[in-house]
Amino acid sequence: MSDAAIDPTAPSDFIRDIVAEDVRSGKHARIHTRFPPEPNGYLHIGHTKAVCLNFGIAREFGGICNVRMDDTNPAREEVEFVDAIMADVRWLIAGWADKNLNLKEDATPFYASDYFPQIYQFAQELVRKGKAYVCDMTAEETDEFRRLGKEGPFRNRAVEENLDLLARMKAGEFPDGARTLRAKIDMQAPNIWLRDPVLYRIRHAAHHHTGDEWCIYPLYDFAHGLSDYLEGITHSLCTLEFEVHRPLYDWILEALDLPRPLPHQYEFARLNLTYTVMSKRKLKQLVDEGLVSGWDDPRLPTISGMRRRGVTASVLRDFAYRIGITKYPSLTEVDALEYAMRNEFNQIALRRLAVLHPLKVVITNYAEGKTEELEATNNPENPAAGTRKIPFSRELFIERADFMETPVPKYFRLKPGGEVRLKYAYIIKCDEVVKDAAGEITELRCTADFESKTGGATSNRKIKGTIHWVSAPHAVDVEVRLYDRLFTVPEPDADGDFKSFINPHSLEVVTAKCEPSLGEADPALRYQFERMAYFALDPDSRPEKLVFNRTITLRDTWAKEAKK
RNA sequence: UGCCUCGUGGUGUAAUGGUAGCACGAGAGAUUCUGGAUCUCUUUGUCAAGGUUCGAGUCCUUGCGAGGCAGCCA
Repeated sequence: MSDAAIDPTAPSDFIRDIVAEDVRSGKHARIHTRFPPEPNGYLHIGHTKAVCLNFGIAREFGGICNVRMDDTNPAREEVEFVDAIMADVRWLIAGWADKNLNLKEDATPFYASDYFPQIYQFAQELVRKGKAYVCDMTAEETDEFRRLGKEGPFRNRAVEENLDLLARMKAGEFPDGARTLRAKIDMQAPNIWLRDPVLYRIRHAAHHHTGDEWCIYPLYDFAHGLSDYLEGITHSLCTLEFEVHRPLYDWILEALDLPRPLPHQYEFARLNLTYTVMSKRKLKQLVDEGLVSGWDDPRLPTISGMRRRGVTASVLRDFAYRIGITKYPSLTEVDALEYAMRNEFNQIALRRLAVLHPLKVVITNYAEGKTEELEATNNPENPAAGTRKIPFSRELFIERADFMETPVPKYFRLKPGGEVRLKYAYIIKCDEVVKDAAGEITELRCTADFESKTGGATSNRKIKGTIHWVSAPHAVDVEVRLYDRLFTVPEPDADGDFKSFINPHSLEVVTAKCEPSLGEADPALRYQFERMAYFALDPDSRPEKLVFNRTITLRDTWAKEAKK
C-alpha cells in the first residue's frame, strides 16, 4: 500500500513517475532506495535534496532506504565523518521517515567496504568470464591509451595468469600503482567509461572501517552498482555527473549475469544556491583556513551549520520539496530557502521583545521606582500560545535605529517632537535629545500619554509607528550573534577566487537587552525578537550567559524603501 | 575535440498531443499596536527555424546555447 494517497504534500517529478510506474507494473516487490555519502566531509544542504528524494520515495511508496557509506577510498575517509553524517541524517528525517530508515542488524549504517569480499569474488568471476584482466601499465599510460582508443599490451592475458596476478595483488605482492584490474569492454567505445575502466587499484593504506585487511580497493564504478545489487536496491538515484557512467553500471551487472530485476540508475541535478558555495572542497577550505569557526559554523550551508543557526529539519524538508527534481542544472535563489524559514517560524516562533542596539529612553513623567506588568501576546498566529507579562518602568531601552534626529522621508518611528507607540504600553513623545561631548546620542527624554496605554481610553489613537522596548532595570543581557550571508555575490564560485567575495559583515556580535522571560529560553524553541528576526539558542549558551543566533531576519520592506 | 544530457517569466518548477499554471522574487494597493503576517492586484515565459498534426511547450529535423564526463576520486 502506497503512502502517497495519505501524503498530499508529496511532490511529483520524473523520478517519482518512474517509480510509480514500476510499482504499478509490479516490477519490484518493494521499493528500495539508498543514500550513499562518501564519509570524507560533512553533509550540506545539497545532500538534503538527495536525502529527501530517497527517503521521500521510500516513504511515499511504502519502501525503505539504506544509508550506505560509499567508502572505497581509504585515503580520504574518516570515522569522524561517518558519525557526523549519521547524526545529520537522523536529525533530518526524525519524525518524518524514521520508519523507512533501513539499518544493519546492529543498527549501524551500511558500508560499501563491508562488501569487499563479495566484490572481490565478482572480480574473479569477471576474470574467469574473460571480461576483466590485470593491466601493468602506469596511470599515465592508461590515460594515454584510453584517449587514443588503443588496446594495451596486457589486454589479452590468459585467464589463469589474470587470476594469479589478481590474487597476488590482493596478497600485497605489488606496490601501489603497479597494476590494476580492468574491465575488458571496448577501447574504441565513444563513451570513455567503456574503454576498459579500472576496477581495482593497489593501495597499501589503512581503511577507516576495514583496517589493514585489504591492500586493493575497488573503484566507485565497480563497487557502487554491486553494492546496490547486494542490498536489493531498486532505484539508484545520483547526480548528473554520473550520467556517463550509467552504461558501465549496467555493463557490470549484466556481465556478471546477475538475477533480475537489476537495480537501475537515474540521475538528477544537484542543488546550487546563490550566495554560497556547495562543494566539499571549498567548504573544507573555509573550515581549514579558519575563515569560519568549523563545519557547523552557522554561516555554512552544511546541515550541522544550519541546524546550529536554528534552521529546523522541517524547514529543510519543505525547501527540498519546493525546489523539485529535474535534470536541468539550475541555480536556486537563496530567497526560496529564506522563505521556507520565515514561513515556518512565523507559525511557531514565540514573540519576545529584545533590543539589539540599545538607546536609553527616560519617561520623564513616569514615577521613579514604579513598575507595571503589561500583558503581551506570545504568538499572534497562534492564540493557543497564550500571553505573558512584561515589566515597564521609567527607564527603557529602544532600538537605536528606531530614532532619527533628522528623519528621512517616510520615516515614521521616533523623531524629535514626534510620537511613537511602545508596543503593549504607551504612546510617547520625544522632548529632548541628550548627547555626549562627542555628539553621540546617549539618551532620549520622553513623556508618555497615560491615556494611550494599550486597552486604555485613547489607546486606539492613530499612531503610525509602533516600536519594541525593554525596561532597563529588568533587562536581561544576552549575547546575540547576527549572522548574514557568507558571500556578497550571488555566485561566489563563478569566476575568480571565491574567498575574495566573503562578506566581511557576515557576523556581528552584540549584547542585547531582553525582556526577562528570555532568561528561561528553551533551546528546542524558536523565538522572534519582534520587528527584528528569528532566533535560536546556540549550544554555546550557559544558564548565566545565553547566546542567541539570528537564524533569519524578518522581511524588511522599510530597508528596501529606505534604499530608494 | 569526442561522447552524454539539458533548454518553459528574474529564479525554481507544472502542464504526459487539447485553455501555458503554481511558488519564490519584484511592483502597486488594503489592513495592521511587528514597516512582520494577511488580503487584493500587476508584471514578465515555452532558445530559433522548419516539419508532422484539426491542434505542438510536448513528437521529428536542423541550428544555437548551457552543463557534465574524458582520475588508479566519488
